[in-house]
Amino acid sequence: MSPRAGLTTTAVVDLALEIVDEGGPNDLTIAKVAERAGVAAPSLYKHVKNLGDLRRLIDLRVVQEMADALRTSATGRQGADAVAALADAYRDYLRKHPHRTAALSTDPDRGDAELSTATHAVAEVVFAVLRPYGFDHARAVHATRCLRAAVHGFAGLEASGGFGRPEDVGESFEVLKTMLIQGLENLTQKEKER
Amino acid sequence: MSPRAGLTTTAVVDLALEIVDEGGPNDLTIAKVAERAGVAAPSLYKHVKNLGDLRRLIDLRVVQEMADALRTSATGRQGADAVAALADAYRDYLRKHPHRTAALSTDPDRGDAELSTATHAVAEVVFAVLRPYGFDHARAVHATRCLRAAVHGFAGLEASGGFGRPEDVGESFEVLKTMLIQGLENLTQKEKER
DNA sequence: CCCAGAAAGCTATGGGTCGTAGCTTTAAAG
DNA sequence: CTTTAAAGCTACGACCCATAGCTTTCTGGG
Repeated sequence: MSPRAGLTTTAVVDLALEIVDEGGPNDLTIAKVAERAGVAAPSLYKHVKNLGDLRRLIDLRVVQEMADALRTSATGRQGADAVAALADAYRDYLRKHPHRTAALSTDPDRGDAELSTATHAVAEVVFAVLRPYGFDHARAVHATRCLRAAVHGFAGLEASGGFGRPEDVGESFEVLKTMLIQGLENLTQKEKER
Repeated sequence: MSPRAGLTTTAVVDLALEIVDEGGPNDLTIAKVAERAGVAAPSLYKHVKNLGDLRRLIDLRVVQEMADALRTSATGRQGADAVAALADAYRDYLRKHPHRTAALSTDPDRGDAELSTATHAVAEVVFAVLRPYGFDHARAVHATRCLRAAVHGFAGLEASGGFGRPEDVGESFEVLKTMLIQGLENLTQKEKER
């Protein structure tokens, strides 16, 4: 089935991800991946359509991994606890892989079913965690967006070194989490006043 | 003083910014800027050290513009009002220029005095708005980080089309703002319990 | 056991970009 | 009018992407 039993698409993505993790997304090049694979550059096109396709596969992988990480972190927890776990998992993933931030803010191209599904999976985890709060649908969407935005923004800024000051970043994140959790509580209040 | 009285560095940055606004940061190329300037590509190097330098100048410009926008939005307002105005200004700027998001999450290179100053200017505006809350220094830093992270994250996701669902994004942002404002109130509470 | 045939690799090539070197032109200043 | 420095140019080398077309290797059917 495979002559030379060499590369596979997922192996190529693995190598590409190494490069991205080391030097950032702009450092990714077909030539470098080929070099790591021990193969001439054009050979890569047997496993990947082009550089854009490779980037998309990376995004897909990252989003899927994030969905897994979030799911794992939330299992066995509930309410504020689960929300905090989600936030920590998101931040931890981006601390381990600072250069993957951009992959998590890509909007799935219309017609890209795989990436759409993966993105949807992430949202589903958050939705599930928010269910006990009893929001109506619209409010749940708003809450999800706020959670994601705040945590993604924080982790992204941290990953790109945006917090110059010496104050402990972990403490700042604790503040953010309590803000968000109390914000959800308050949203619940409003829900009851309806 | 200037033969041909043609280009200047700021003019080059203007053109580069046009390209970024139209096609995103990765669409920026020395060749395209030169074409718009009506000049051969190598001529640009008389006004800009290289592509990296041009990118840095763009970031600088964007951060400065943002600082201005925030300052303007906050003048004449106080407390929760001022915070809301800040958030709106930040989001509005990125709605007008969606492709400038990345420029606002660059960490100033050690030794880049200009960019450091500009970044610092943004933080100063937020600090000033937070002053009436009476936080101690550390808490003010945490609060600033949270505000910036949440708003930047939201605006960034919105700019990159990350909110797929049909629910009104403006409403979501209102929710975020109340979360943040109430979060600041609660932080003040804790401050008093000290 | 052998021999298609497909998958995976290769070399060669064209087009695009960045950036440097070195020359020419222009305009400002004396 | 002359000098001079800034601003422009052409030529070039290095790197990258992507395609075309050939060669090798493995696999599976007869």
